[in-house]
Amino acid sequence: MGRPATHDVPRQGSRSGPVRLADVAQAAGVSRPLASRVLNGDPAVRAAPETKARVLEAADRLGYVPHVGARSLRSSRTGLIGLVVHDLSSPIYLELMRGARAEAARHNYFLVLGDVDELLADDDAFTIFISGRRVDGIVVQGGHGEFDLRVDEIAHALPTVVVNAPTAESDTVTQVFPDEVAATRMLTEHLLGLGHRRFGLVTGPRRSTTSLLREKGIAAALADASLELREEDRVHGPWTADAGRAGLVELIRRWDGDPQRPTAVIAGNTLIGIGMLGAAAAQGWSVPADLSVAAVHDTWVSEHLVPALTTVSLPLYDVGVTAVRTLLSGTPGGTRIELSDPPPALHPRASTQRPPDLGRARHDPHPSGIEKPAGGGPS
Amino acid sequence: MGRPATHDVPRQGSRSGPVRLADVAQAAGVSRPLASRVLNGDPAVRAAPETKARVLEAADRLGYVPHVGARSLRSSRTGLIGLVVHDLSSPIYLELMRGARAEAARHNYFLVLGDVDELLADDDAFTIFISGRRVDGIVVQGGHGEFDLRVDEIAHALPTVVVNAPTAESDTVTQVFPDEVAATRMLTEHLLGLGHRRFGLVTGPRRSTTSLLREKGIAAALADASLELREEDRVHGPWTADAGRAGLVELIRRWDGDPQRPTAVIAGNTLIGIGMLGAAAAQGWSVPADLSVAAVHDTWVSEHLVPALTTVSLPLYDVGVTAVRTLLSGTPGGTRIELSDPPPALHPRASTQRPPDLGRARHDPHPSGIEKPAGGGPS
DNA sequence: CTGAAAGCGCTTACAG
DNA sequence: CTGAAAGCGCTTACAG
Repeated sequence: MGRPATHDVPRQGSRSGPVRLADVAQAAGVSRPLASRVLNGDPAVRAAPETKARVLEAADRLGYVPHVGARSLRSSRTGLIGLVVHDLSSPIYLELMRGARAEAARHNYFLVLGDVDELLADDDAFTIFISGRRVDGIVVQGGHGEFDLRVDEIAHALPTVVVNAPTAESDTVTQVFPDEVAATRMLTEHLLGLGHRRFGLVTGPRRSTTSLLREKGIAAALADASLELREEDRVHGPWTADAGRAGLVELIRRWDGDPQRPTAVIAGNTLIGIGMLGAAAAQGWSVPADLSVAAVHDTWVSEHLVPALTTVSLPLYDVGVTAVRTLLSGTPGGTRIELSDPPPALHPRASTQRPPDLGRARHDPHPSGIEKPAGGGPS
Repeated sequence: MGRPATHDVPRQGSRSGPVRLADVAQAAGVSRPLASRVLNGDPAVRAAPETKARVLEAADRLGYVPHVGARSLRSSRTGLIGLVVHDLSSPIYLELMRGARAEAARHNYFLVLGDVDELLADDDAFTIFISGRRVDGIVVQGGHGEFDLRVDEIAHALPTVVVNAPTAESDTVTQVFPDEVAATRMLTEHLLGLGHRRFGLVTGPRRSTTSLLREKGIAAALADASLELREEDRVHGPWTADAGRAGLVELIRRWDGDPQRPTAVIAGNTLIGIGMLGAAAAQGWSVPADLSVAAVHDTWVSEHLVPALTTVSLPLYDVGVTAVRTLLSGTPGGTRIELSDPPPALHPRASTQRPPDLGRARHDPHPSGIEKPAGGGPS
């Protein structure tokens, strides 16, 4: 407002268009290289303080902003980091993205978004993204089987960090991931502490590294109590709410008439957990009275669900931060960083409580799949 | 794998480092400009088809990828669009982001992420983002009061499109937003059709344009039925689940003992709706038996809530698509595009049904804030 | 330490 | 239509 409706920046002398370094140098009465060095804070500069001040003042007054393209052409530094994501709708990955973005900003870097599926489908996009010297490095969300296979290829062209899902060892790829084992161990110990002795699990694909680590944490906690997770109490599938719903329905079917049926079910992630809460309600099971439910990952929605969902949070924001920091610090490839600080944090909520007394009353949920209305409720 | 562990690309002749246009031209036996023109599909090129093919083949074989910095220096086109977002955790904005990203990709553009709060807090970041010729244009999520004030400033420097929240008319800014009025009208008509006659509303800030438009849609539908939304049945606040929770608690307090109390409450967005479902449960109100709840925006979580949440979806993905398309088409500033196609879509789910018969039974919810367990449920 | 010169890789007026 | 030349704006060896 109050400024002329033009895309040009206020200018000096007769030349129109954006202010260049040369304009600043001229205005400050110094050479172009010196202006560049002062502006970039080169510690080797010995110019008088007032000269430096004059350069800074001129740049400020003229509204000088370096042309990032020219800079990157000369110095082959773009100030951009590529972030390759799977699924922009998942609240889980978003935390990671937020952390990466914030840390990038701290270093005056910006993030360029890439989508796994699209990069896989469009070879040109893939190439331009990776090799167009468009970005100085890449952060990839691991755990996408097909894309993981190409990460090594990317890492040969650019510094690359895979976050969140450990993959095969590699000489070129750096990996940053949270302590998955500690997380599910913590969740399982919470349930053990409440008195549960038999557990169900609905989680991601059987071959997923993340699934394996999470099952490992559960197994470790159970082993300490001389218990184990039976094969028939596990369901593997996609990391989605729909899969969570289907998974619990399947488990309930398997448990039919079993007086020793599990009293607590762990969800491999929050989406699965949300689906399980829906399935429980649809099947006429009350959570937590009939069944405790707990999930990996704490998201904004966890505490607002009915019942509020017990979760364990992994430091995803910090994983994002660490990934970018590692990338920019020039850490050599092949490093594997398991983030143990901050540790996973338990968020006990209404969806978990002590187990029901299955011995006393026979277990027989409503046969109908519809939850009965609460009898008119507050009327 | 199988490739040498080096950041260099396979090369031609003695020169190391990435393949340049000159390398391609040489390999194809043409001049640099001609190679450039062929590669960029310049229709004016009259070279023999086999010459063109030789250039393309050479580029492909050598793995040529243009240096985007050099290109942008010369042609002042960066191939990047800035996307300025408020809140990376909101599932609502994500749809918009997904659409913008997909459309950008279709034009071989990538998205650079900016964060409203950070750009406001860090003047340098703001300047570099806006004026570093880092991006060719900017898409801004409107509705952030403080940032909206600076949009005009941005639009003077770069083509700018504001999405999702109409702001003041402007000569420079282009706006793209969905038909908010039609959406809440549709939602309200759904509730009217079920038999509801008095309504509550928990929505965003009173001065928010989006709030105003959504209230306008409700008012329009009610006016058709010779009804109106009373002032005392509205609560304004942030667009968050916490605010939804607090809002419904407040409404329930106001309705205490009112035999004519509203039987349906509209949530200004899904986050608010989620908070309301939680509040209803905590207050011992059954949704939909005691109260119907419906919300604006359909997200992945809507159908998985308990009860599943009735919503109206706005074409946010398409808003993102249109924003980018408008930006790249060079549409002059000042254009306002209200997206009426696709129209809002109603998703009727379990959270809405016919109103309870308030006349018959006196309304008196459980005094305790705790929902009673379902009496042992399936035991 | 500083300045004059070179050059990053590309595209686009400009001649031919 | 095509090629030789220029030049986008910056930073960095290289002399001094």
